[in-house]
Amino acid sequence: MNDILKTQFRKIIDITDDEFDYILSHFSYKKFKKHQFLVQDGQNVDFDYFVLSGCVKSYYSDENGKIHILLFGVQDWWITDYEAYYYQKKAIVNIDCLEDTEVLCLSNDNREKLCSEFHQIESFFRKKTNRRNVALQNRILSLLSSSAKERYEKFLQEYPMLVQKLPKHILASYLGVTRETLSRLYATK
Amino acid sequence: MNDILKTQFRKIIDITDDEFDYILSHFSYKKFKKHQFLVQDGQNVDFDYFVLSGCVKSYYSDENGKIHILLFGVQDWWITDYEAYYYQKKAIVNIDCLEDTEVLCLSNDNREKLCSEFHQIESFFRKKTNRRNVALQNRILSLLSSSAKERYEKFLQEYPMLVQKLPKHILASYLGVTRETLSRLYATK
DNA sequence: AATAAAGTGTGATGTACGTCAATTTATTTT
DNA sequence: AAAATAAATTGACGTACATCACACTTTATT
Repeated sequence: MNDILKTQFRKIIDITDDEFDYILSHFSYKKFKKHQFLVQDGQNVDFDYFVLSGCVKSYYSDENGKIHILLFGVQDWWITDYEAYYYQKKAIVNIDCLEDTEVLCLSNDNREKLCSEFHQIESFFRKKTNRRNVALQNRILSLLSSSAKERYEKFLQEYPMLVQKLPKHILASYLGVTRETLSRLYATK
Repeated sequence: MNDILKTQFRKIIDITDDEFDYILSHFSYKKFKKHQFLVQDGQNVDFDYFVLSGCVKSYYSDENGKIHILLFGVQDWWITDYEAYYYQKKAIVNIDCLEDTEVLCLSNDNREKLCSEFHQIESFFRKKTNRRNVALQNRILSLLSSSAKERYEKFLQEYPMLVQKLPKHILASYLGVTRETLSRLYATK
């Protein structure tokens, strides 16, 4: 199971098995049940989570109680409230499980410790964050320039497996439309 | 003028003047006139740009020729088409000058060279990218959960100096509305 | 200074998408 | 298997914002 993480590291940097084991010793393993929270609005955020199995969603609850999905986390993805995690603030998002989920948890202190001990690890996180950046930018682009329908079709193309497993109203919220609108989108198609 | 960059580095990491001079030797200085392009759609992206003075905009032109502003770059900001820059792709955005602009240019090769030579520099870029990440995420949140008016008011609050100098139709495009709508927003207020 | 070009504001009208409400269909829970 | 809960669909209607058209003003260009 931990091979998932090792494999991800090795896509970006070279590390020996021993080095990986040392790195891994800085993570803790946790198992969550569907509906449990990894991160809760208003609380401290102790960890960045690397998803081993299952599926979580990160969402923001606005003043009207409306929910806006920021991200999903599935196998091989990292997820947390980064602003709260990096800068020791209170979380503004919630992250909870759409199904039973296993994760590896990395505290910010351990992250910094690893980064300062291993130049390679720092390089790994830098490059990972670079990628996330590009993905976020593209999401902004698509929110600015595409209609709900276009965004839906793009998502369908990019993450067909996710569309399968996600409740539609959750997907709708990620796309930035209501569930009613999403329902009408694929009715029309 | 180069102190702007030095100061930015020293907000995040410790470096000596000599180290900084060595780092700086990996940048090239360029001056652009209003309306000149730093990055053009379809072309290679050779540099990440650190803005010393002036103002640039990064935008995407959609199939209908409509323009969507991704980011502005003013003093102390880094800007480029990161997907193209990091991964040697063709640019999908344009970056041009809203006024005469001076920049320091860093090639991806030099960036990687510096990162591998100085652990500290790698740390600098990692932490910078972390911040950008948080900013991008918040923009997504605001596009998902706020009305045009709320976004306008937030921008006004956050970047009052930018609102001054930006043409309104450009600001409108950043906010994700038409210039007509923006015009009506502050008429109503 | 004259002419062109770019930027801004305002009205009339259109449309994508939201809201509310009722019904149907799945999925959990006991 | 029954009861409870959550998810998805459909219709009627509302609204935030877009589009188009035109007038006006400010900023470039010769």
